[in-house]
Amino acid sequence: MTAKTRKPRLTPIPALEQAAECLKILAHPHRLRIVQMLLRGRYTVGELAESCGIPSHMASEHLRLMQRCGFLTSEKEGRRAFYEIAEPHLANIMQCVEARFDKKGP
Amino acid sequence: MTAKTRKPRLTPIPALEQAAECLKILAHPHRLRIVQMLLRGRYTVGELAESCGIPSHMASEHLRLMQRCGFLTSEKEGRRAFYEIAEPHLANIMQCVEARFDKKGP
DNA sequence: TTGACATGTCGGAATATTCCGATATAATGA
DNA sequence: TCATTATATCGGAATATTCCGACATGTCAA
Repeated sequence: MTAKTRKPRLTPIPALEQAAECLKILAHPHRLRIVQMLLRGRYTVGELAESCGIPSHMASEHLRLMQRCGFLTSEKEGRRAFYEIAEPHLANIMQCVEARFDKKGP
Repeated sequence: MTAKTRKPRLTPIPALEQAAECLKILAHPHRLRIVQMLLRGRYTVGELAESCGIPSHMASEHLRLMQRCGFLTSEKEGRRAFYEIAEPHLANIMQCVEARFDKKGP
């Protein structure tokens, strides 16, 4: 009897490769903070950078990365740029992360 | 008005660092497949390796990594080693991943 | 126009990850 | 005992990521 006998359905490896790429992008403390903030509202690069405690040109790089993969969108207003969540599933994943890592430890 | 005015609660950065480490470990197609299988049952290194299409010594490394961070446990039976899920939150995260990446595309 | 501000981009050094071959250990069966 | 099987570990090459300083661009206010 092989292991296959009892599996209900397994996600094909190519789909898991996509998933892994997205998780890798999410797997950074400052990017998690940025996503968490944007799930609560609309913020500028400078506000997000300050909340992370990093220079804003680095926040800009994180934002560019997350925009390239479809997580975020941005709008320019004067000399500022506001970012927003574009991928609704981020709310679910962030909820999982908060359930496990916010509040009490392991 | 600073950005802080409207935030309900933000996860502290150290907790997000832990979260990022765990997500980084999860962010690999073969490790996702392994977790997905182990959420459905108990498997040996060889079975998991075959399902991923990789040599078993590499599955063994993935399993060691996930065991070190508390995701999995193992039991020896004769010359085989069975692995199991140890971190219950993996079911939730895997559910998010499947909801987004299994079945239809983006 | 000038200067300060907000954001974005480039290049590279330091570091981490992935993958693989070689080898090790331990259990099993002939 | 000996060969085989299953798992684990080591070392290193190739590759990717992170972080930072320097600079570029566009906007605004004086």
